[in-house]
Amino acid sequence: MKQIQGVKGVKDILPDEAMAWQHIQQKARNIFHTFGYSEIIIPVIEAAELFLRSIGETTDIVEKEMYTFEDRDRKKIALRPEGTASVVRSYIEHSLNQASPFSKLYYIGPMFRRERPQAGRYRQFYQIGAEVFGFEHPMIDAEMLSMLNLLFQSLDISGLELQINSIGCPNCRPQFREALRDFFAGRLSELCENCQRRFELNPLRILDCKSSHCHALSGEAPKTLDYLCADCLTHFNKVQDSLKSAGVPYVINQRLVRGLDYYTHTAFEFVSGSLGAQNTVAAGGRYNTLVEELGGPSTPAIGFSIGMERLVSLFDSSPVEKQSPFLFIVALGEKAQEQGFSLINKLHKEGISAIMDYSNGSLKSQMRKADKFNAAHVLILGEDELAKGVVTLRDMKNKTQVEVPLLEIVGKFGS
RNA sequence: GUGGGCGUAGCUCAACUGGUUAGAGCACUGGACUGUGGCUCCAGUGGUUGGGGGUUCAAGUCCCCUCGCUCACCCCA
Repeated sequence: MKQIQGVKGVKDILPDEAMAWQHIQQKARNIFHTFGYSEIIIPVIEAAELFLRSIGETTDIVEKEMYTFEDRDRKKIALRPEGTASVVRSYIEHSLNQASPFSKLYYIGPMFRRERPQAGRYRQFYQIGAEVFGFEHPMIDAEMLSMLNLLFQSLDISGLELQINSIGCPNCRPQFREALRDFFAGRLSELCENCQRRFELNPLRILDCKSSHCHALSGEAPKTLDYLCADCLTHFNKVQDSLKSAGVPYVINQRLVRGLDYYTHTAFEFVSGSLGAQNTVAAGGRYNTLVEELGGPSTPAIGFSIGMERLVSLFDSSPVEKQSPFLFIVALGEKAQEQGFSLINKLHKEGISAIMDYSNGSLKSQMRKADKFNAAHVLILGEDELAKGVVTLRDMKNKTQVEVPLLEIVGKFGS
């Protein structure tokens, strides 16, 4: 029979790795909560149009990477390629701006993009993201970066560099774009093929081209920070002051531009030196115009998202404790199995972690399994025990064992 | 979408220029130890060599096709 395999670019997170995921997500939730964020659970499917309007119709994500299908009522549905658009949609749809003066929200879940898989890139990938609505002040930018910094620290992840930049606002970005165009117009032939295309579509992206020649060339190009309007410059400087005050190390990367259309002002990335080509672990920025563009009230906002798989691959999971059962019930013979079964039911009702070997194998083989599962204690129920109305309780670590009356077992561990 | 690398047991890998029945370690199961785990020793289970076709007396090995994995480009978390 033909084997059915998982879909390309989609992977199973097996129990060992899932424990690391749980650990990371728990840490993230705790830190988000201390910063006053609440979880929002958003759907995996959305009207496709939401992403056309937020991410931008000409971005690769929308043009060729989005999973879309037509529903039975002929509406175009998309599997979400990112989380921000959904959170913004929800924020508007439920008038969260009315319910609360500001909102701090986070989400954890899978995203979908039909790209060619490679290291750190999957077709179904998980993001941990957060958004803040209703604050324009640069201190919230810094606070958010500080939160991420703390999260990475608490996970003992080192070697990350925080890069920041300001990509301006609708007032000043057009001038910068023009200046870039002017600069590259005379050197079009020197640019790589891709950048010649970028020149037309989005000249900002020439700045982060990996080709060494384009890279060198754009070193001479106009700098985004030189073209910021007064407001943008003040904002950017204040973000830096606040980062210093919070003790968050950073570098300015004037080549940092974001791929999604909706960003304004602050843009940032946490970059790792040890991840391969896809080295951005977390990225985000401010998007002060998006809420309004999607039909909501004019609301400043900022957000980020973390690539879960990339974060996991930097995470050393060896200190994470494996889950092992407290009790392992070994039953020898059918009668003992029945006793054991009723015992384990009582234990479970008391919330005591216990597993039972239903194999009816030899004591030796059941003991081996108890060891394999790393159980703290083993309860042995055999003929001798049955006759005496006791169970043998063995401490696996100390290799000591005592007989305990059957009726006292639950009480012994129950408290 | 484009390009490179790689597919042998559950995992990591062997198999000289094509040459007997494709091996080893780990893991798994059992035994030595008839009711006591880890260590040791012994034995056993496990393979359509990713799949299909071709060349040859003979293919894991050579050729073609195909599928899958992987890395990179594009793009992005």
